[in-house]
Amino acid sequence: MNAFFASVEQRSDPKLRGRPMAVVGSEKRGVVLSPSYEARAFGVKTGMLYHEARALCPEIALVPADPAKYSHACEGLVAIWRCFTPLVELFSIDEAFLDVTGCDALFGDAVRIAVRIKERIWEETGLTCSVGIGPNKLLAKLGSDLQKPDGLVLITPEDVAAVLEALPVKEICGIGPNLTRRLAGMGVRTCGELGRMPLEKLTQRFGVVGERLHDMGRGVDDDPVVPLEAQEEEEARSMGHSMTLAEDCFDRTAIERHILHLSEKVGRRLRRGGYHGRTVSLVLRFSDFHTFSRQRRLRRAVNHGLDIHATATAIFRDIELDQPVRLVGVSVADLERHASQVPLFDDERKRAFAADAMDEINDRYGDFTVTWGSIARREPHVRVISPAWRPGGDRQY
DNA sequence: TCTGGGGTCCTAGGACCC
DNA sequence: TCTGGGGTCCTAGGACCC
Repeated sequence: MNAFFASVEQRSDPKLRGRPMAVVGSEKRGVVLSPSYEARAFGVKTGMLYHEARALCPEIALVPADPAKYSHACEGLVAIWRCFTPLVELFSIDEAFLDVTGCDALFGDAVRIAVRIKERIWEETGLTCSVGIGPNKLLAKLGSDLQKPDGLVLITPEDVAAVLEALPVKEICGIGPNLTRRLAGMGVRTCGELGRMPLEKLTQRFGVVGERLHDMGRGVDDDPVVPLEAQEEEEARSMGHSMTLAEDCFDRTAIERHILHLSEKVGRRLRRGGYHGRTVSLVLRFSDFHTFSRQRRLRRAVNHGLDIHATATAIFRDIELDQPVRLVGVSVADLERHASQVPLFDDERKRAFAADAMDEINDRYGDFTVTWGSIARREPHVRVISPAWRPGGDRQY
């Protein structure tokens, strides 16, 4: 989708249409999440600070993100895509792969299908998108990035070599700034050059990533489209939450309260998905933006907020604070999915029942309706949408 | 005037064991 | 005159994606 969050806001508020605007995260310390195309014309980009955006475009309207709205819009899109093929893989909240192999008898060839999908999205949602058609996901994704907004790019097997020959390597999904720099150091700037680089040279320099690079340079990709149902069955590897504090904080007690809050959120999500996890990690980002993480592996897998909190806090108490903290994060990895067992001992059993009861209440009346005293009655937590959230599965918004 | 949040995968190095 | 080799597990950090 093109400028997804911004376009959804423009659609729902006519006053924003045709105007430079951007969807932003938290009020205080955020960045531009999604500038409208009118704002992009001024040079406003994702990740910019508010004052940078205003400097480029003084009349820009900054609109706070409305996560539920984007999640709902995504559901509508998925419904449209699934009218054309059951093989829809959701790549993020605004991006999907559709395998339309064998759908031509019903809907015409891939270009025809793309046109019809674009028309339906436009008619039903008023949103535009860019479609890339290719023999595999790598090339389809590349095609979709080549023409924005409202694009339609077809890359046939015969086109591949010509398209890739002069294409800078950084245009490929999976080659970021670091790989781009390291490849340039080897004299590789285009996909054509990358594709001609001997496999041994790439694996020697990049290890397993070298094999992927070799394929990327030649437009080779065997990764199948994983349909939504299968995606939602896939087990998560880790779950976590983090947040930038409204102000840098030196107060250990206050930071421990944030750790408890985050631990509760993570625990709730683990329980909802039926997960337990054995590794708890704490992430801190300091005033100077230096970020570090410490993790601790436990003897048994946990999913209770208090267990997560106890471990994260134990890690925290081993750390000396020599500067204020700006971000706190808690995550749990080494996940296992199994039914919760009723604990043998009375105190643990009571605690497990209490957690069940709290979950039930909070599912019904909203998160943190019932919670621990030390984090109750605090200012409401800012909800920041991340493109990684989905309308379903373990990353459900 | 400062720089979001959610993930996956990979590597390197150290502890520990036989 | 020197101090093996193979393996697992754990932790920290970085690259990449949206």
